[in-house]
Amino acid sequence: MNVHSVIRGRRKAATERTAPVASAPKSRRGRGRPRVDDKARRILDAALRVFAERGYHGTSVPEVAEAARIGVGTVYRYFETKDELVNEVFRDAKIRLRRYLLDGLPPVDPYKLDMAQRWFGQLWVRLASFAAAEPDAFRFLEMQDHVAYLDAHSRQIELAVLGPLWHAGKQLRDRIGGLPVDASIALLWGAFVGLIKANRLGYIRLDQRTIEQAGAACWRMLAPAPSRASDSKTRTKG
Amino acid sequence: MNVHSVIRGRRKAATERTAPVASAPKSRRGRGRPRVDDKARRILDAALRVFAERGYHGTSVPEVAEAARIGVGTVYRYFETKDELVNEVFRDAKIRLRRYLLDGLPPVDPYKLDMAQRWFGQLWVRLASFAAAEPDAFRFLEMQDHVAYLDAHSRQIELAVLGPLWHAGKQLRDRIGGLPVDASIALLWGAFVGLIKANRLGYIRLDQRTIEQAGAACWRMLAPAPSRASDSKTRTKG
Amino acid sequence: MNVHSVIRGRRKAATERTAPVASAPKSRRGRGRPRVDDKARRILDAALRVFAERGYHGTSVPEVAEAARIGVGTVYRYFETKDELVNEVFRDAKIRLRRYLLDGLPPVDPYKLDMAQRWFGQLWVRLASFAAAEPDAFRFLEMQDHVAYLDAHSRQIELAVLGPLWHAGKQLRDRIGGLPVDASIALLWGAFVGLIKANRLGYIRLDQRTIEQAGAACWRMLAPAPSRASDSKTRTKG
Amino acid sequence: MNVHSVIRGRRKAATERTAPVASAPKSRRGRGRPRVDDKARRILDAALRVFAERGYHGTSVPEVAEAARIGVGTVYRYFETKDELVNEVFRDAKIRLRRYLLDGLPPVDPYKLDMAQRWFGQLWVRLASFAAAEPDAFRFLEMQDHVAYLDAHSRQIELAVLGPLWHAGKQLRDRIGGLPVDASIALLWGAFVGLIKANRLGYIRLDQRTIEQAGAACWRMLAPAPSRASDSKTRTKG
DNA sequence: TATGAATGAGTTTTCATTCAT
DNA sequence: CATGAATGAAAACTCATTCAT
Repeated sequence: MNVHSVIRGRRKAATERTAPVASAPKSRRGRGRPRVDDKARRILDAALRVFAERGYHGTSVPEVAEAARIGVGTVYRYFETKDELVNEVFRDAKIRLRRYLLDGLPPVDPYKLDMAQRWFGQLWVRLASFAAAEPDAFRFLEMQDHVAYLDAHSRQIELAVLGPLWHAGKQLRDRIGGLPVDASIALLWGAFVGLIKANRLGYIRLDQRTIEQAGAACWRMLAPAPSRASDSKTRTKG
Repeated sequence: MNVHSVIRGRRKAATERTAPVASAPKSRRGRGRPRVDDKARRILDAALRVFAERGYHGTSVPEVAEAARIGVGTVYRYFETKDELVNEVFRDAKIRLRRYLLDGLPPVDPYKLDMAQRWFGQLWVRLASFAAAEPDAFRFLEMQDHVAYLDAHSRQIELAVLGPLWHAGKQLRDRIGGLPVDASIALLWGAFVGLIKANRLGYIRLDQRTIEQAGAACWRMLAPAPSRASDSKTRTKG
Repeated sequence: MNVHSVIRGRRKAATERTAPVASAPKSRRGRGRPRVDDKARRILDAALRVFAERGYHGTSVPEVAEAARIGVGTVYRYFETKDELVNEVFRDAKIRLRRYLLDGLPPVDPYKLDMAQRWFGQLWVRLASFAAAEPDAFRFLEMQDHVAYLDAHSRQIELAVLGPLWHAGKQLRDRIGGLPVDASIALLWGAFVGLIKANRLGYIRLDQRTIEQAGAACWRMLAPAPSRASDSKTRTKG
Repeated sequence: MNVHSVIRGRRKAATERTAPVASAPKSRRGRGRPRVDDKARRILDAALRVFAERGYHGTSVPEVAEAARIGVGTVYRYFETKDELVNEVFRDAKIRLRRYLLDGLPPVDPYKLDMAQRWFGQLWVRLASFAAAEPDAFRFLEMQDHVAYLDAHSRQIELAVLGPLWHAGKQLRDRIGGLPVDASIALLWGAFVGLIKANRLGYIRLDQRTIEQAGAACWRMLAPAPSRASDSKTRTKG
């Protein structure tokens, strides 16, 4: 269980975020030659940072440009409008979230309850990793709940994350009962967001241990039976 | 236990919003005669609605005025700046939240665990009531986490809500262990917010039963011991 | 030679300025009963004060109303528009200036040069009296040199002041030569204005003596011959 | 002695206004190549024109922009606020006035009275030149006597003009007596302003000769003794 | 008659977007 | 390509004027 490092309330320089982007597969290794999408990347990262800080409407395009250390006009060479920009930022971040959460995540085996718990633990750690590694992305995604300017494509991406989780949750739920899957996901995601927010606002100070405890608590939330129960036998129906 | 009605994604006329407003011009109070047409009230309500919908920066003052069915200039007769307006809206909403949550809430008696659970249940219902009765207020408060434009006074109000909860949580925690209080509150509040959001976004459909189930789940989150623990006696299933 | 008192840089409470107004001849002495035109008077005085201070465009009607200690609406009961108000203020002030300058001023007798000088001295004192007694009126008139919002009537009043002076000046000039009358008046009025302004701005401190000296200087300006010369013989041309 | 031409009531294209402007963006200076089209310059000139015409509060920023033949937004690229603009216009004009008056003006030699008179004559001509070449600047400066919106810097510039004149005046006064220096300057400046105003308002028609006559008259105002004194040696009486 | 709350046209200022360099 | 100066549409805010009380 490794959350990289303690999650910090303050953002960290968005360095080296060049790799995990979907739209930049072109692996250039030309010497010094700037890879084609370098600028777009810079803009996306900068925009994420400032949008996360001040919100979409609270941020001007010049501010984005400045954060990206490029000219204003350049922004418009890569993104038609501010609107398109925010949508790309959204999808970009969402896809990274997806990768953090789902890439290589083993399927749930609902028949082994302790495995299910372990599976959940893994999910939790991945979530924490994401929030720790990309605080701005997390914060940004958190605020953009289907706001008016998100287009169809962006909303669709949402499902690409939710879908697999929902499916896994479904299997678990069939096995251990509890809340409807959607509600569970809502509670879970909400709880995690609450944790991160509280950390950001200084209400709490997240360390490794607290994160684990919180994960355990959330597991209890999901499973109607005591998670630490001697075995998974005595559960009635749920 | 009454959640008024199923929580709807859409707003409903804000009921019983009689709270006195700081800058309300005249407030001559004929006995029993409800204040004829408090403009400041109208503006606060309208502003809450549109701010909740589109956010502070995403809303123009004319939009607020239109929502309140008054002229733009009138807004400025009651609130010096847009900034002051949003702060008053915030405080106004926060105070109403406080009323919903805390007014008449009995103190926790941590020595009777089942009472503690009942106490928590009550809190949960109150929260649900608020979210149901004032969806806009809930949504608005949710988005304003210490954003730049909240002034000192507004932030201070925040504590007036958190304080008592924190205190009660502290007692509980001393009794039943579990997470640090702040983390618990964060998880809890987050979970609830997640639920409401999911409902608003159409991911789930909140009914009375789901709300109760979710409350039970959250209680499990708080209590490290099996909620159905041998001792707390009479608890059946929850 | 009495200039009432040393001219002060700061305005003085516009008290008791009820008497010398053309349009308020109705001598009421009803006990306590407010005289009919009281309000209009109050407004004119207040408007003069604030206009003199901040200029026409720099002053709002509410500010005028507040200065007059009446409601905004009331202003409009007495003056159709802000524009009309400023014109009435102008005429009112100009008429008072005229009274100060011309009422009872003896005709010039150009054949006695020392009398002419005395005549001029009197004019100078009257001017100083006006500036001392009504600093706001003086300042206000000074700034309104045929600005766009002055209507025909107001400009016409101007001539009612200038005319007689011009006529007297003409006689003088015919006798003692010197500059064209218009230019003389321009220089003279300008010099006096400069004096008062410098006093208001704190560049100089006007006392009785300085005023007199300045008057003497101005007389020298008008008369090509040494003013104190034994007689008016030796002057060649100038 | 050249006053360029008869002073006209209407403005004329501001010539030789090359003064560098503080906030001018780029000022790349090709040798000899006159700066192509300094926007800040254009704005300052246009603003001077309209401010001189209608005053600061009577002029809207769009009017300035239109006079400068540029977009409104552009004004704000060069001047943070309307307030800053008017201050820069003021300083700019004042500095030009200073140049006209003082650049290359020989020091007074108070021991040769006729030279002093010649010195004064030169000053007078320079003043007239300025008023003729830059009627708007003259008019504008005339109206801005320490109005509220002038900042510290602007007021300080004022002294840069007054100082040298005061000093020269002091020397003269020590020699030939007369009014206190400040009062003399006030009268003199006022007289000149009066002349120009009268011309602008059409009361008089300024030609070369009248200007000279007026200058002579003003010299008489300064010098208590007859200006045509037999020579500058024997002047006693003073 | 006196008032001041209400208002929308108009003012100052910002900002997404374009385009000449 | 990259840039940032230029711009006008739109936002925040003001104020002359009206009108119900």
